[in-house]
Amino acid sequence: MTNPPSPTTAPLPDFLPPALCALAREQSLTRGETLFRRGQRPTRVFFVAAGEIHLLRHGVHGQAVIFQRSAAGSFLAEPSIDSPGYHCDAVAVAASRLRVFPLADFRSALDADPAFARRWRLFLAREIRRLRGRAERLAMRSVRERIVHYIECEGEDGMLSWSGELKALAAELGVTHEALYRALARLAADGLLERAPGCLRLIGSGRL
Amino acid sequence: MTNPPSPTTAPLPDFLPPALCALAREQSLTRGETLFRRGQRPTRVFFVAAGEIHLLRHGVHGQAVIFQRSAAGSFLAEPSIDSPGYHCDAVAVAASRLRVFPLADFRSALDADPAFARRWRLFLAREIRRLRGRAERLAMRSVRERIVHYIECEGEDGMLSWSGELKALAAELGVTHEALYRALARLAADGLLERAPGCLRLIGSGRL
DNA sequence: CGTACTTTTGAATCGCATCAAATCTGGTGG
DNA sequence: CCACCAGATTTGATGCGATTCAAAAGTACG
Repeated sequence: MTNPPSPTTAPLPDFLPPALCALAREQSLTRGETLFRRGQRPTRVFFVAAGEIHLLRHGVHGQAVIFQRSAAGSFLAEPSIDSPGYHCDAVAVAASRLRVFPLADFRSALDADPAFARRWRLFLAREIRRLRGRAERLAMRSVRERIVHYIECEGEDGMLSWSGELKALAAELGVTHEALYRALARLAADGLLERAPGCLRLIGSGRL
Repeated sequence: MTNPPSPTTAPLPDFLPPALCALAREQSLTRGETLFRRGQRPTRVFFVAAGEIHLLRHGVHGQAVIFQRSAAGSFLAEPSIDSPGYHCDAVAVAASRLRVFPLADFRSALDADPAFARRWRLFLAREIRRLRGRAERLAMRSVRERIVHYIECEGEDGMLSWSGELKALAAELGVTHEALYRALARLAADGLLERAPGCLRLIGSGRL
């Protein structure tokens, strides 16, 4: 948070056709505002530039069942690009800014522009890869395992650049920050991890 | 395992163009066999018809770091469809049967056939949705929460048809089967869940 | 009936969440 | 420059819930 009032801002991916980008308009949401509701026919594609949107349903007891938390940088409801109806509600849990594309134009750009379609597929496929890794990691029992897995998967050759706060890393790993601190300290004490500002590196006795 | 030797078999999705399917050949892998290695240029697209393939890298200590476990019914390495090189190794952890498509033909079918491209995007997007829900669920602390979330997300209106074994459900939820049995028993005892063969239903006092 | 498996229950242990508090840090204003 | 505040970071103590190991009961199948 070095910027005065605005939260993290994410730019649009670079592979969107300029003609499509030109059709995008801006939309702002206040905290708590609803973007769309389950069952509505999708007519737009959203990109979260800032803030956070939750996709959720209401369970049988009325409680919120969160499907997905989309922070800045995500496209929202890609599934709906080719779907007849939203499968859940979308609510801003923080003041948010969106880029909004007309769905029909987004679809026809994908149909008409093979290069864009290819990049879009690549984009989706990368997301799948990241999510599969994340799910694999979250199924691990211990914090230590998750840390190692994260560095191996998301880092380069056992080295992870991590500019943000460790609390955010803890959230990504699905553990409390206290548990993360302790596990990092023990990994370092065991000589398996090197900690430097903005960087975590696994120590391999024998590099494979 | 009711079938004598063959494990679960999954059919190809129905939306693959017949011309493309005609180009597919079969491949069998024995347990432990390697399908491809990291860095190799992808030349084929794989569909796992039976068995299970693990995508993994070797960590700095030589241990296997599993990115993804792909059971029957998954396409393998979709990310690589538009990538210059595999990002990990693929190893069969059980005897497996694959349908193998030439990558170039798969790609050009996607480029040339907008209907197929649309279905493929939908396929990827559904996968993303499922995985996001799964990750959200795996980040939950208690088994009880995970069960409820799973039924709400994957079931219909608080009711989940589950034909397989509960052990498989436990694996999906990322907990031991003992923990799952106990949590189900307590949910039922608390009057929040109804158990029937092949079916789990949440009891909502007030249906919302 | 016997085997192999799932389902279920029991008891002991361990790791993480939780609550609490101390330290450190960067930024603000007097 | 220092006092002060808000936040991240770190350490401590405690309890709970899941894992683990173990074993019994139920079930499908030959």
